[in-house]
Formats: sequence, structure tokens, C-alpha cells
Amino acid sequence: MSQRFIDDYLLYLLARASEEVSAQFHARLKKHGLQVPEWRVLAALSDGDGIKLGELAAAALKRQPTMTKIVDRMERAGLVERRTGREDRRQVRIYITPAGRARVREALKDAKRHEAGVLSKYGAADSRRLKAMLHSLIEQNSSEFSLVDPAAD
Amino acid sequence: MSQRFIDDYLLYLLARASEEVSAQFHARLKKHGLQVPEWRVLAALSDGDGIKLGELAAAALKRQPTMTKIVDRMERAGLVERRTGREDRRQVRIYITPAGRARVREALKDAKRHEAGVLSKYGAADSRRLKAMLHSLIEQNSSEFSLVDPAAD
DNA sequence: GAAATATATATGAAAAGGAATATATTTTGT
DNA sequence: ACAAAATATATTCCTTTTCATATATATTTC
Repeated sequence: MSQRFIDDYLLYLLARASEEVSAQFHARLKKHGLQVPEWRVLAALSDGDGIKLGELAAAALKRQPTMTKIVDRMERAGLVERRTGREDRRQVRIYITPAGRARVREALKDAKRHEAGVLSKYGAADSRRLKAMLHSLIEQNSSEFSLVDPAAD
Repeated sequence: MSQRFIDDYLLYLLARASEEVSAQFHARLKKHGLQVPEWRVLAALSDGDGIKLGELAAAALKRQPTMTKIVDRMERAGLVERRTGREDRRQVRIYITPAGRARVREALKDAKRHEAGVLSKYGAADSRRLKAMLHSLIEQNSSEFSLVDPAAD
């Protein structure tokens, strides 16, 4: 048992667990020709089109100016498209294209398979408990403002 | 209850929980004049000097070339110093300076206070369970190779 | 013991990210 | 209706990180 502060420090454990668990899957994303933020954007859009750019930034754990650039890239690549909001013309709503949908399909399968693999080491009850804890941490610690500017490091 | 895939997807919950919980503390780090990677380096060194640069990269969840540059900055700022390994002269061992130790002291207090605040919403038993789960995820999913190149995204 | 291989860190060009600010649109107060 | 404030996104400029590769030292092999 290590005595180092960081080895039992919640924030470090969360960051490290996220890194370690994600690493394998993120390697697979490359084979689908997707960067991590692109994957998150497509995954978010795949069950609900027409999200505002700012909301998409929050969903993908990026800041708004960063998301502008990500969407620029993805629009050039033909994966998503921008449409100006009909009611509020300041808004930019993002839609997934057929090409985007095709690209994300296999990645989604991989994601589900990978998640099942990770959780298979724990029982259904423990898996539920883990997710419940994470949900709770997210709710308890997300400031309302973080919707637009999520990772105010 | 949201039905979106990502809202119950383990990798997303981990990343988001890490972001949300860390955001408040990372804001405080700024007031200590520390960037997140710098904080992680000092925190790691504060309970065990003389870590190899590569190990430090793994501890701070960065890649080795990135850590070279972080240490460059921190060395210029007088927070750490490099010493060539005595046995193996390829190695570079990193040591915290008195200035570095002084700088990290208050941040460590803040970190402990903040962690206690986050966990206070859960009982001692649940807190232990959460940390145990995270430890388990880290162990189960860390490839040996990831020590040198941790976040092989 | 010299050549080949492995390991640890450094470097440089390019990409990504962040803070601050600009622009466009909508809302609010009077 | 008009100016001021608020909101949504884009742009600019600068710092940080990454990828690929180079360099230096160690180890192994023949």
C-alpha cells in the first residue's frame, strides 16, 4: 500500500481512473478515424440532433471557442452541419449528417462492447452502484454556469 | 431521466465526474499560481523526491515529452530541479526545491479541505467504497506500458 | 569488446486549447 | 421605439500539448 497523498486523493483517482479506462477505447477510436472530441460530438448528436453549439460544448466537456473549431473541422469533413436557429438567429444548431451517422455507428458498437467488458469484472449491483455514485458526484458538483463553460479549470 | 446514450455511459460518467469535481479546486489552484500539471508534479514530489522524469509523467497523466517541458518551466520558476541519475546517467531525477515546497503547502491544505467537502455528502462507508471502486478500475485497466506513455489515446 | 538493441530524455514543428474580445442578435427597461 | 444589457457564436492571440524523431547512455550479443 502506497502512502503517497495522491494515491488516495479523490480528484486524482477520478482523473486517473478516467484516463486508464478510456485509454484502450480511445485507441480504438483512431481506427474509426475519430478523435476523442469528435467521437463525443457524434455520440451526443446520435441520440438527439439539433443541439446548440454551446450545449454541445458542455456535452463534450470542451469550452465554447474550442467547440467552434471542432465543429469547423467536422463540418469540413462532412460529419455534421450547422444551421442557424429559426427562432433565435444567434443560435447555431448542429446536425449529424448521414456520413456522420455512418461513421459513428461502429464506434458506438465498440463503445458498448468495451463498457460491458470493463463492467463484467463487477457484478450488476456494483456496476449500478458505481454509476449511481458518479451521477451523484456530477449532480452535486456541477454549477449551473458550467453548462456553458463546463471545465472552468 | 435522460435517455441519451452518453448519460449512462461509463467512460463519459468518469470523465464528466472528474471534470465537475475538479473544476472548483482547479479554480483555486490559479490563486496559488499553479497550473494543474504543475500542481500534480508538486503533489507527487511532496511525498517522495527524486522521481524519474518518465515516472513523473505517468503520475501527472502526461506524456513524457510534455513532462520535459513542464519540468523546464518549473525549473525556470525555481520550483523543482533536475539531477542526473547517479547509477544510470540516462535518467533525470526530479527534486522539489524549498520554494516548490512552500508553494505547494497551501495548495495541499486546500486540496484536503476540498476533498473533505466533496466527500462529506456521503458517509465514510460510501466514500471508502467509491475510492475502492476507483482504485480497482485503475488497477484492472492500467497496462504495464502505460507507465511511460500513460494516456495513449 | 565492437556492433546491435534497448532505454531515458530532449527537441522541433504542428495541432489543440484557453483567455480575452469582437460581432450579431435578442431582450429589457423606460 | 430606443438605448443598454444580455446572450450565442466567432475570432484573435498566445500558451500548452502532442507526434515524430533525435540524442545520449546502457545493455546484450556475437
